[in-house]
Amino acid sequence: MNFEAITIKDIATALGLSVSTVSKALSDSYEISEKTKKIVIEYAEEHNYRPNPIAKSLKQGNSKSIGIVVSTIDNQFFSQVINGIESIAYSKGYNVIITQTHESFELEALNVKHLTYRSVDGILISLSTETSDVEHLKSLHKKGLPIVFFDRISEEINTHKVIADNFNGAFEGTQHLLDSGYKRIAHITSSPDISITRERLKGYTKALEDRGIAFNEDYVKYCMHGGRDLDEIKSALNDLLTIENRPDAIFTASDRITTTTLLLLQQMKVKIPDEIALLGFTNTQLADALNPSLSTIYQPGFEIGKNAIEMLISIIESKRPVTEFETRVLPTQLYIRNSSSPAKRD
Amino acid sequence: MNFEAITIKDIATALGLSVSTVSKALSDSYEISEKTKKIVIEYAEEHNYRPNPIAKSLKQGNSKSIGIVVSTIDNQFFSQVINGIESIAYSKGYNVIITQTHESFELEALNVKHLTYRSVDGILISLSTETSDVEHLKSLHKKGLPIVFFDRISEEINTHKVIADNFNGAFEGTQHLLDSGYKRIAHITSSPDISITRERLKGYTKALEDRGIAFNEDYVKYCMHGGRDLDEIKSALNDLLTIENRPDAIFTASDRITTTTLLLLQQMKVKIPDEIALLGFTNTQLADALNPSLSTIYQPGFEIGKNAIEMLISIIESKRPVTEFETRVLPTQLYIRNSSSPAKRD
DNA sequence: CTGAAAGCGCTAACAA
DNA sequence: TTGTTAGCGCTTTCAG
Repeated sequence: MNFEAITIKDIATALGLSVSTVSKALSDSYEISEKTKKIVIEYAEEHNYRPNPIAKSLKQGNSKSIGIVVSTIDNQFFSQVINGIESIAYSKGYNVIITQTHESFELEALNVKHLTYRSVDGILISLSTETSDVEHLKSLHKKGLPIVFFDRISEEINTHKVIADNFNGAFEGTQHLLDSGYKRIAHITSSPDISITRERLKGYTKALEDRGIAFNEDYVKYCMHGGRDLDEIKSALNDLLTIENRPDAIFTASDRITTTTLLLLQQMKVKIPDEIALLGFTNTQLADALNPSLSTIYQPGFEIGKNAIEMLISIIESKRPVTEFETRVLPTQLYIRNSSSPAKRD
Repeated sequence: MNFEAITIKDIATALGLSVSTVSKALSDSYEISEKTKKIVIEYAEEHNYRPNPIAKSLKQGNSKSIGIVVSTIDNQFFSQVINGIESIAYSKGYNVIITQTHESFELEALNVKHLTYRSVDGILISLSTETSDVEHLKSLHKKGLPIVFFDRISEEINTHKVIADNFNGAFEGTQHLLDSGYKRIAHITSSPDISITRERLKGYTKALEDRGIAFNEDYVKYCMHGGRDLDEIKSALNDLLTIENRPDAIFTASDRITTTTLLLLQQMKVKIPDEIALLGFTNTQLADALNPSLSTIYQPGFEIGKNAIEMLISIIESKRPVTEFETRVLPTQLYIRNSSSPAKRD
């Protein structure tokens, strides 16, 4: 966008100064007299001078931009995370390039590659459901690219990480179902390859264990595409509904799986919560308006985003190599609504 | 991200060639022998050479990035639009910077300014609810910055535009309500300053007119903040519900207003559609799962995004100044569900 | 306090 | 067919 842009050179010639003087004056250098500074700055403002960030980047070797990799922005949780990221990034002079993996490993690798082509100063990433191998990130990380993981993290790379308290969220959710009298609690979740699946499964298992309920493998269904595929949720549900000792409650582990399960159960005319209760992770704002209103485990998306970008910027702007890393765990919130409370129905 | 990056210069010295030879070889110039090309390209691949896009941008005066301005990405319609934009942009080598106005004029102006600082090659914008003055865009447009409007457009700037068929969507929606036997149809909409409000209002009015129903000003409520403010929708609803000749149906004009209206009516224990029917513009995927399932007017968000970016790129890459502009109007889709069909309830 | 000049990585006009 | 060189806009030594 260099349409009619005025440059330092223009100012210099107009004022009969050298480019370096103008450059220094503009950056308020001690080497320049107040008088000259004033002249330069006034002229610059009058002529609407804007420094060219590309030239600056080239010189300084950074781009003041960071890359975000998520599965889809078309998801309340991630758009909240992105809002959190942007709220900090812009105020610190960074801009943000958002890319989507659509849960594909291939797309994830491609996006990361593109981001490095784009010379981003760092990457914020939540892994795709398909990703089990993180070699594409490891090599970049080794070369010095700052990376911060959030949501779906990798243990194989030692860097800052931010997650919701998935274990506890799942634990409390399952506990609530047990407290409400449900005994045969099924679990529909994503690929076991990603961190959140494992953490949430642990919380679920622990809650059962605490009540002396045996873990039943048939009650756990994995959707390898994170619920993008309607069919995988459908078949999981079919399995669960036709199984011997059919479950009386379902605990779902991700935004899309939760809402899709509700939709499918409705289509199947299965009464919630009478025939089967439902509770799941989701950040939808419509939980109250659903039929029935949906019991949810809410993740602090905005806060996760804020934390992640702060940590990333701290790495980027650190003078010396960062070697001490931290994993921040933010609490989830349990909202009990009608889909899991037989007593509360109206 | 210039960590250990290899440059053209490195290749040149390693191979005993000049930088220009390498540069030309890499871009497959006719001036370079096949033999040299092969050597250069092989070396480049072996050493994982990546051109520095910043240097290229500086030289070529473009940034291969475009800016998007929307109210919030945390909105199904806009995230679908963005998906459409990205689907084309990336394949054409552009990357995308997303900014949000949160319906504030000030933020919109600021974002646009930031985008120009960032040297974007063009801007895709849907105006904020607060925006009636488009001087901030006009001046940039005059200077030659390619701009394409979508969704909420401005008549004051002559450029490409993409919108849903708001008039017809509203017309069909209102007609459907009339066909279903509703006679006193209220309309809750955004600020009258934005294009979509006017277009949808016209469709609503026309449908009434066609049936010989007088337009009742008291039935139309404007939410100046596009429904971001819960209170403005609340007070609109209170007015409508306490009015003489209380409406028997509400037609809502935007995503947020539609879903919030449903939530509020539920809270107020107003039976939908028995006491009041509801139909509105929204792209939520959960319409079927709501209580009651929600009749909606759906905009082709993905297609709107695709069209907008294609038009923008055509301006950016046009050799000569573009003077002929086009406004594309894409059809909406009406989904009739229970919130507007007394007969269909179950 | 101010200016000349080099250079960030790349492209392209021109020379050889 | 290959090389030399200038320059994109800016920062930053180093001289003056």
